[in-house]
Amino acid sequence: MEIKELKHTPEATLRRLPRYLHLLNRLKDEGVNDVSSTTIATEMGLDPTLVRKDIEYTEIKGKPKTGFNVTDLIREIREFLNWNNSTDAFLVGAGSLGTAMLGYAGFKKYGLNFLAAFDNDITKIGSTIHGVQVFPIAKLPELILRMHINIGVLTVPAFVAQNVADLMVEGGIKAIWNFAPIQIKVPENIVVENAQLTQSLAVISRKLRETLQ
Amino acid sequence: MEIKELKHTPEATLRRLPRYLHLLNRLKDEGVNDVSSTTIATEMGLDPTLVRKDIEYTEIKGKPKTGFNVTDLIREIREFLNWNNSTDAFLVGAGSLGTAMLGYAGFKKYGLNFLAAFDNDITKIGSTIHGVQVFPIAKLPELILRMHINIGVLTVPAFVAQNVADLMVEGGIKAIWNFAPIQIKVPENIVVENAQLTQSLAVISRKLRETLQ
DNA sequence: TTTGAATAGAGAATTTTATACCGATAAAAT
DNA sequence: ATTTTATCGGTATAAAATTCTCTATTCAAA
Repeated sequence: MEIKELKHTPEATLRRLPRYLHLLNRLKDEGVNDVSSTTIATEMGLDPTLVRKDIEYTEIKGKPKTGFNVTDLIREIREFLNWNNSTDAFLVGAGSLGTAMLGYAGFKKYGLNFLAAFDNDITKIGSTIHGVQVFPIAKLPELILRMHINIGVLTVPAFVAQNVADLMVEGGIKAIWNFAPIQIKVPENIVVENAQLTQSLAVISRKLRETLQ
Repeated sequence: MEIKELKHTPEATLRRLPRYLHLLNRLKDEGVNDVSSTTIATEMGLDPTLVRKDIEYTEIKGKPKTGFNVTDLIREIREFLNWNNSTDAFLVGAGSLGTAMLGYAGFKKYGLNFLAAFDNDITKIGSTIHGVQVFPIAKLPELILRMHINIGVLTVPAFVAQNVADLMVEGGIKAIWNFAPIQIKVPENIVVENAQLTQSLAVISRKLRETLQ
């Protein structure tokens, strides 16, 4: 008996897929029906084979001479990333970044739906930010459990991040999107994606330095 | 005659360095003097050799048995990323994300200083957001040139991103930190760092899917 | 119908990145 | 003073990611 394994996808590939999507959506708007890996590669400054290998993960088939159907490709990449299904998430830390994220309607397009927010600021608890109600952090574990929430978004200051992460784990969270500038410790079966802006800033800072010297 | 080359640094290393910094700053606050690559690796769930190789890029030297001096290591990593020097930047697009970034005082710690903001919204032009004055986008090239700005931060909607990028290039920008969900085209000597949240979301979305199935 | 051009897809080769190993060395323990 | 231990830093190996090469296929043009 054979179990079909989900082949592990390199993180670099995962980071490129949304960028392909941006391009594909633009092409679709422009009325383009088919696109080749060569075209995508040229647009994005990548190698055509690399683009093809990335697309291969989605298991969509292309056709020689014409390439890939734009609409199909968009659908398959979104399917691959599970962006066709809505995933409920809790956001903890309704500060400026947290508020900005709650206000970003675009997340709906990527299947992310903020069901509730959490904070310990009494002036915020009970209020509604961009249509999302704010609860006290103490309620976090119970509500994660009750509502079967898989993704927790961590937009709190560093010094409370570990505490909140622990509460998320207690409630049975499956993945934490961590914006706090600290390495949180969680059981190894839990997915942690670190999304500190400093990572990206480091890349541009260093590359700039390398080019200027 | 030998020219000392700036060895190219892998992007994965660059993304890890700020995470080391977060940990190191915490350790310094706790009064820790020295730290080994083993300790860092354990804290962050990485391989000790990988940590040592990453640190090697900064050219700091460690000592057997004790490891690295925390203060020195912080300084050298910051130096490597050019975060000890202040770099002036322009931000274009004073929407919610742009405003949030202007308000994030933390960037000063990373050497990033917003000297001016740009937008075409007449209600914003002339106003001051978090202490940064807003100018019309038409002034962008002239001011980049005049003030020798190296970094442009692009927080505009996708449909104007290419136009603004062109203006930045016209002014002689060296690097663009692109938050717009579109692939911008610039001459190849210009550094572009794409910082779309969707990239990070793709990573967590897919990893979650891989673990749940 | 035939020919030519473009491209997917498979696999090989290469390059890059990460890990394993080991001798030298510094600090701590004996 | 000697031994033990932890760790660096260099080298070797392994794994992963990217690029190259080639063949078969599709479409379009002659």
